[in-house]
Amino acid sequence: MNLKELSAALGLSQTTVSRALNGYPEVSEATRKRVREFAKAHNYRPNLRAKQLATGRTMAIGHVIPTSGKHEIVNPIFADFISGAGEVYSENGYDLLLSVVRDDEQEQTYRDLAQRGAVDGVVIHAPEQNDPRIAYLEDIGVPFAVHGRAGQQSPDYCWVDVDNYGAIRLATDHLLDLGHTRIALLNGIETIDFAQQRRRAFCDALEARGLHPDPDIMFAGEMTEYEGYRNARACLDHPNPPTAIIASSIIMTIGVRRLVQTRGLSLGTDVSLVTYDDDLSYLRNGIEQPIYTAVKSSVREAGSLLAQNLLKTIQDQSAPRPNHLLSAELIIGQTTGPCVTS
Amino acid sequence: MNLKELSAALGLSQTTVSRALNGYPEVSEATRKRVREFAKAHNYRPNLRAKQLATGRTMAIGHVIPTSGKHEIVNPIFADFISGAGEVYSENGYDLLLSVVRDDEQEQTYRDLAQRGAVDGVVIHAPEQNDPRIAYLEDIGVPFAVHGRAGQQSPDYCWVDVDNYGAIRLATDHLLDLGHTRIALLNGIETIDFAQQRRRAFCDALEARGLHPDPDIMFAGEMTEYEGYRNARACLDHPNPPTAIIASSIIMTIGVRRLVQTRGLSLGTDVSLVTYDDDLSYLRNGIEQPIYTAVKSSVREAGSLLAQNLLKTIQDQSAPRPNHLLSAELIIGQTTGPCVTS
DNA sequence: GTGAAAGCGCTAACAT
DNA sequence: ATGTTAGCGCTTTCAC
Repeated sequence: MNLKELSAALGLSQTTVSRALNGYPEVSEATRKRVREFAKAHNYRPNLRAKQLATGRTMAIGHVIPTSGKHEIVNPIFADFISGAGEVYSENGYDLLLSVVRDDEQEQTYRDLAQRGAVDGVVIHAPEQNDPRIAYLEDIGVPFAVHGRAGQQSPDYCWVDVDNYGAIRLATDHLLDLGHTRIALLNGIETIDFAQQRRRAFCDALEARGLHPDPDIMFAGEMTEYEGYRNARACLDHPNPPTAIIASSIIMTIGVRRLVQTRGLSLGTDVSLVTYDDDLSYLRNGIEQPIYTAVKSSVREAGSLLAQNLLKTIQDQSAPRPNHLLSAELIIGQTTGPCVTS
Repeated sequence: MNLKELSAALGLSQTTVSRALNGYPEVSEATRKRVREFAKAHNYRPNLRAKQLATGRTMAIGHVIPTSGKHEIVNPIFADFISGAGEVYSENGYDLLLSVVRDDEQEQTYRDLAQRGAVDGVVIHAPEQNDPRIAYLEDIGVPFAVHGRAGQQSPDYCWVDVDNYGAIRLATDHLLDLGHTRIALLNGIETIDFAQQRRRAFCDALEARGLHPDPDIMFAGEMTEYEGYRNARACLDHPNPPTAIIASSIIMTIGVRRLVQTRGLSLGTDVSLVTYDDDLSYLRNGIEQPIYTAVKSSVREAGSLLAQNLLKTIQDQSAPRPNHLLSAELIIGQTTGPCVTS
């Protein structure tokens, strides 16, 4: 059933029916009611494509995910971000267009999405310093929001980020306070902004106490369980092994834990890990949750915030770009667990 | 730049330009070349929406994900499935429309996607027995593919599934062969088809040896680390604890491992777990990979297969519906790790 | 308050 | 081999 048939059946013009359905004021309440009921009874759904062509708005947001395995998709937590954002889109009548492309096609995909009129806005994940995608999108005037920040402290585009520096600084200071002087860092890929911030926080904390970071026990890699496992192994096999480890991702801590178990060692005795523990329930939003669940829901919330910000930007292009800096407390949950040394 | 402007600039009609660009035979090679080059130089991209309206095809596939936390999205592995499917879509010029909706809106969302002409086909995840979505889509004639099977052995729609029965049967028999007589099952939500198959395999294996499944140590829940942890705890706290555990998901095994570690127990001595081990690399497609990686890539492959099947179905609606049953060996990797008891 | 007509950017019959 | 014309299903002036 399309508009034409619907209006014919009602004995009205397409215009009137369209107006009635879309809440325009110049329709009498009587006809509006009649039209609405008839449409509902016949399960009429306007064709999105036609609507989009006519209005120029697509009511869709694009997310681009590289397949390389070098970024988010390998991080299980990423699904929660998408889930949070997706829910906001749905609630607002927007669609989520997910493009999974090869790394080297990424920029081209953003170009295409914009130029082919497929989306009203896009989300940029894991920005690098001076990310070309940002410059490009700003240039062609496509609304966008960034999950993370690209170098600057307070960019003037729309972003949501966690306080990466604060979180790792907190974690490192915590271990130093406990008397550790040899600490390993298992970081994410350091071309990406957040990992740079984390590395900086780690080094600053050490240097503030006159210690020197040792590159031998600093690792940068994908945020997978296996990387956690592999790098923890490298740490412990080092002739001068660390007494504590900071894993920059809750996923990595799983790998670290596993290695420790495999070796027959015990956390807190043989080696400390800033980590999470399900037996320590974590208070968040007034609800006690196991920490992994808390992490998942906080990431979900970040996705939700970003989506809201982006939609706001789209709806009022002249308004200031909204952004959110999520607290260190959150990322401690998110990446390394609360500052508990087990 | 749109078709109109492009053709005006070239001094040709829109038709000719359109034909040249879309590879229709009745255009002279000379004009085709000229048009193509000009279009490329001016970075022309046809407007997708307009194209879709004109052709009736949307070149998009819909995936619907419930937010409830009761299904896939909570399963980190799910991201890999989407990634695999998404890549196939991209390669074939299709878009992936991801709808994240509340559980109770799920069916309505499928209706909408179809009726509003938003997609050419949809994917159904985690089907239940006699899933109403399948009946509905068959009814209105929207091409679809199912990730899993809904009850039947060989449905006549397009599906990709793993041999759930075979895998758990294998795992259970393996433990029985080792002499275990009291085995726990940590299963997925049993309204979903795959979990039913797995439960059945587990029970059959026990009964084939004259043993009776004990509901006290059989759990069904979300496939999360936390559920694995919680249920393993319940197992070990049982007055008559099992000597072995089968976890129906690689994610759950992480939780089980953690509990065992927290309790100061040791796998293989105090309790056996059919599980995976990174130190045991897993040979797949001729490549040695850590098992978690292997699992991720096999799920990715499943997504890819499903997408290919769906596109095939869309392109030739009269052809027989392609399907794939992935071997138990695969799911053993996928859900419980190879049959290693550590 | 309602309707006729134009148009969004493209494709596809039907000419020529 | 190229052009003319008529849609695809909707919104949006502009008239009445």
